[in-house]
Amino acid sequence: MSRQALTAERALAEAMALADTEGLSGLTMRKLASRLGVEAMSLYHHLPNKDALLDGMVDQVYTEVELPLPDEPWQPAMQRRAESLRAALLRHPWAVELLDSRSTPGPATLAHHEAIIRNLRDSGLSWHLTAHAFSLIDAYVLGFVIQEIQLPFDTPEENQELAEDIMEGMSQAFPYLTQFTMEHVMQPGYNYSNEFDYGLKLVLRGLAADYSTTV
Amino acid sequence: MSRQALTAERALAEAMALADTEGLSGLTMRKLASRLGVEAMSLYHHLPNKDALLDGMVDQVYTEVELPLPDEPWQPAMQRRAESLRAALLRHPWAVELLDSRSTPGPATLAHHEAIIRNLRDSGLSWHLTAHAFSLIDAYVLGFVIQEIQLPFDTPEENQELAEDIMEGMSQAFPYLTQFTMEHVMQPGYNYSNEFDYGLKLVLRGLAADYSTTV
DNA sequence: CATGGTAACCTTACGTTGTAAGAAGTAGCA
DNA sequence: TGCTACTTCTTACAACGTAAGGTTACCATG
Repeated sequence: MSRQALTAERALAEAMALADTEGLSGLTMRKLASRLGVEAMSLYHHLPNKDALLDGMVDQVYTEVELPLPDEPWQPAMQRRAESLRAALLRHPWAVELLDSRSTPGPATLAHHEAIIRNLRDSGLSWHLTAHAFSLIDAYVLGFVIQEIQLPFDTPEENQELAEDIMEGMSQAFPYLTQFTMEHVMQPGYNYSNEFDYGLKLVLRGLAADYSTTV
Repeated sequence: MSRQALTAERALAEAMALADTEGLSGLTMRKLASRLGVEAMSLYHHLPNKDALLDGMVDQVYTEVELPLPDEPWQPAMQRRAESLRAALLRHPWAVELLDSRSTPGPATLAHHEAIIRNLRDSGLSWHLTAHAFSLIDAYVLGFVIQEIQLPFDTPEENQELAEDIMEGMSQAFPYLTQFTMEHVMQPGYNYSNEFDYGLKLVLRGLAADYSTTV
């Protein structure tokens, strides 16, 4: 117990911090250990292997998602959940990468799913519509964040010229794509984030329409 | 030129075949080389590095996506595209994993985007609605496939008991989730794939509604 | 206080990965 | 035949996850 007891929790928290700053590929057992003032192999007394660490990280992300309040109507509840899930995934970009390789859900993940299904069911949605809503909203949020993350926001001056050179050649081969970029995406005031609201609202509106036919 | 000339194209094709059967983690330069009857380092005369190979693989996937036909109305065009994109991603499950780490689009990817935007614009959609449609449909398909892939279809008898044991404990902690699984997901005739149609139709219907207000 | 057990931690080592550097082979043309 | 330009192989290295076993620090018991 030199400076502070090494525990699975401390390892998990430090792993997330490391991945936040260095990316998933920067998260190695040696680096993580050194951050904790310890050797790599010491971690293995608190974790069975690295996969368990990654599973724990994914699960931890779900603790950051806002759950429905008691008796909250399903539409605002789903909207808050979608927005906070998106925010959590953007805070931890590595999470998206992990989400599609990892398949054993942890307790926080299960608790999250439980809360969502409960809200939908208690709001009077059928099992069918509950499944639709869950699948649809989740898919949309996840997919949107993936696109959002891989967007090249950062055009840090040096790449500016390069981008323009590429554009030069592109404008003949891909006129629509070029015009789309020029006339829409690069217009001042355009922010890809706004696309999220549009899609989410559309999805919720569609679900609400199906809901109202059953009430 | 022993048996057959080693080219970037042959390497790419073999890499995809290897990833299809062994998964992304099974794709190593040594294994790929040995399949081509060659040593690992020989690959580097045709590829700058492994990342270029992965980029090429992603781009190749877009080749398999059906593009809009000339003068095809946008709604069926988008539906076909979404369905064939999903099919392509399911054929190559590693593609999803690559999609969210890789960010430099290849020629096939660009051509695909060009064709989509062109169809939407020629159908009379505004730049705004084109952006909405592109973002929304793409996000949905991508997100859905991620969920679909990480589903545990394979409950191969041995895990059956384990699953039931887990269920035992879960039914108290997560009653809604348990009931959801039992009463809906595990019912005969339920197929998660059907969720895809529901969501896609809903999305297209919502977009069409916005479209019709502008015509 | 001594003793022994146990949990936490470290050291060393192995196999696998991507790939740098340079040697060796091979084909085409003079 | 010999020169040139590729293409391929050999060897090597650093970084990775982690197996095996050794060392230390603490605590309860005698």
